[in-house]
Amino acid sequence: MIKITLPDGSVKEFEQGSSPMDVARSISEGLARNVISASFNDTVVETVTPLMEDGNLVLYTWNDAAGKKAFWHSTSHVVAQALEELYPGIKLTIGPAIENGFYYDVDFGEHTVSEKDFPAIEKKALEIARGKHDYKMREVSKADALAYYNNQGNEYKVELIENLEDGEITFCDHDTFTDLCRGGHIPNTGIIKAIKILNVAGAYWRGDENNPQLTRVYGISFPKQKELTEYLQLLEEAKKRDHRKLGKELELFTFSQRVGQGLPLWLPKGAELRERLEQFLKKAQKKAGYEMVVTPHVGQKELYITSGHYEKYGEDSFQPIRTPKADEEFLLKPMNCPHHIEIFDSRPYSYKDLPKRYAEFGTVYRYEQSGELHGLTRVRGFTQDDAHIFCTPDQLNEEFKNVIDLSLYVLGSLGFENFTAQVSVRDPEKPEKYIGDPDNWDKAEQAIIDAATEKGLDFVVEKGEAAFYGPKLDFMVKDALGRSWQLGTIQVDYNLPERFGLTYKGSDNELHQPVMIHRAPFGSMERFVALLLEHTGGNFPLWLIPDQAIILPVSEKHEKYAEKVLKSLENHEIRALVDKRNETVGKKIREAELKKIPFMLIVGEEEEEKGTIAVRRHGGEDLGKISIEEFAGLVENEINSTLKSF
RNA sequence: GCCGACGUAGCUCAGGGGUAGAGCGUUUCCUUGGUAAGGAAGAGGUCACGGGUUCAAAUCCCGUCGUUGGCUCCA
Repeated sequence: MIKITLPDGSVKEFEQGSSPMDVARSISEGLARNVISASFNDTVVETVTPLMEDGNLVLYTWNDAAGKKAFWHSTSHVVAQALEELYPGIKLTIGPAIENGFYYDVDFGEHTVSEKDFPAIEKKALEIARGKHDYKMREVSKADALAYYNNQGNEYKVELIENLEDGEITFCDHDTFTDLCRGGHIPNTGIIKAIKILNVAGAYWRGDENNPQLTRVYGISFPKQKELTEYLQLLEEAKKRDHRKLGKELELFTFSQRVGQGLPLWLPKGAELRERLEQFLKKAQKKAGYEMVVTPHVGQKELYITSGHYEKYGEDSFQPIRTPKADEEFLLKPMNCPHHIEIFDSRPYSYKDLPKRYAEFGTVYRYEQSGELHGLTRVRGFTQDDAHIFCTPDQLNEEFKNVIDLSLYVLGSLGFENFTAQVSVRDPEKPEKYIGDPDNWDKAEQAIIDAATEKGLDFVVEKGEAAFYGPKLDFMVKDALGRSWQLGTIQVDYNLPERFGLTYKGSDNELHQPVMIHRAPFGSMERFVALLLEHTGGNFPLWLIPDQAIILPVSEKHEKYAEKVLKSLENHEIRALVDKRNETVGKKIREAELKKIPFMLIVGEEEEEKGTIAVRRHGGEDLGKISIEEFAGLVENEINSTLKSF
């Protein structure tokens, strides 16, 4: 007998060789029906794996993330089989489950697969699934495994197997299909009731652009057809929140082929919104002891050679600007830090003068790869809400924590609650990617982790994600399509002060090197507005939205009164406009709704007589007929309740 | 940069070897209206650009540019 401990702490005895499914059955038939995966002593096992020793068992159903993972991974086998049957001679590589679904990377050889082929693949895969084939794991010797795939001419699987130890290699069979696999399957293919191929994309073998490019087939599957339908509806809904679509509809920004790829043009309403965001941050920064500075858009090439940016990015970026003078070259600035460093270096400092905090909404230019450009989230010219703090090593912890506070204030005021924090440290195995002394790196990384921990931030540490000159703490937010984007960033830097020879005089009357913090709570204005658009679906907070109210005269007769209302709203600092078009009230309301204007103020005969306005809130709520003063009070209250003070 | 898809009126999109369609918007006129589309008429397109095939190309082929989903990259 073996002792099995379940997640609730209960311990039950089973015969040696019992499977997770047996355990499930002993608890209840219902559970047994729903169990699709399990882990034993923190290792994923099959539901039929015989358990040979005492241990902790967790059973997973579709409702668990681990259950979904097994489900999707299992589906990838079925889809792979379908692909093999439809396109003989293809070479399969890897097919893992991902956050939403799975993919399979395939070398299709001569075949090309596009959207038109999806229905056939789905049909085939579903046919296979309906066969209710069991997933069966078996151990294979390294020699046999290599022989199997050498025989198929599949160099990818051979490469994978070569990196595995003999004795730990397993194959998984179902129906006529066999795949190299370490396990974690649902009991049989029949549980998969709905399969959707979502898209195909190129992907380099092992993620290295020097390797051959494979075709990645993305898909998702569900135990019920209804769940697939719901998922597809969700995707449709997400598309409606896409900032590129909303940006066009709300007339916030545009792009022009003549101006150039990735160079956003801010339209009046977008510029107004952005300006308001900048004012919001400037106010908080002033309280936090920052000083504004202004620097030009270009700098001599030597400046970036000194900073190390030129060596790192020079050839892959906008090329130097030449002047009539021989050998004189300027770069469009890709970063504001060297300019701010020169501001710092323009006079000597005592330790008593520090920290110095220089802030600037600095526009920078980076030649991003064309395939990377995406709406406002990835562009070639953008404005950072940048600042650089120069402080003594003693002040670093406190300063860093203050920046975390500021960043959280910014995210909180704008309703971002579902962000994640990531500490990006260097990859010790790739020292060539970084500049500077390893001791300083250790200090900087520790400083960030300490500050984040002391602030109670929930963060993950990512190796190899640091900037080349220092580690950082990033705040990440997901877009409408589920992709993660970096918004705010805080970076500790010992390197640039060294490269530029920055000093201050300490209490010991000796010269010391200051530490720098680079930080941008929004990150870039472009990206921040993009994610704010997707986050709010265009329903910006009242304090931020360009048009807070629209006055809708019932007919031309009430235009004069509408103008009067507008004037008095302006006196209350409420941003409003009048819809004087020759249209019915119904139509004006419809369009104001589509433009997501928070308040619609209908004025007709009755309002004109009594000096009131009929207030309709975006979404349809009727706030009744009230005076302009009452309305102004209402607006003010709402703004004060969302806009916290710092 | 790489792989796939796409590019038709201001916008959203249909069509597809015989030189263009819808809805919305816009313009003019009628209508003067009460909480998500009042009515009528008109204007508007080198079908991204450049080549090729063809009697004939918006349609097929190639290239370029742009957009897009991924991959790689992201100071």
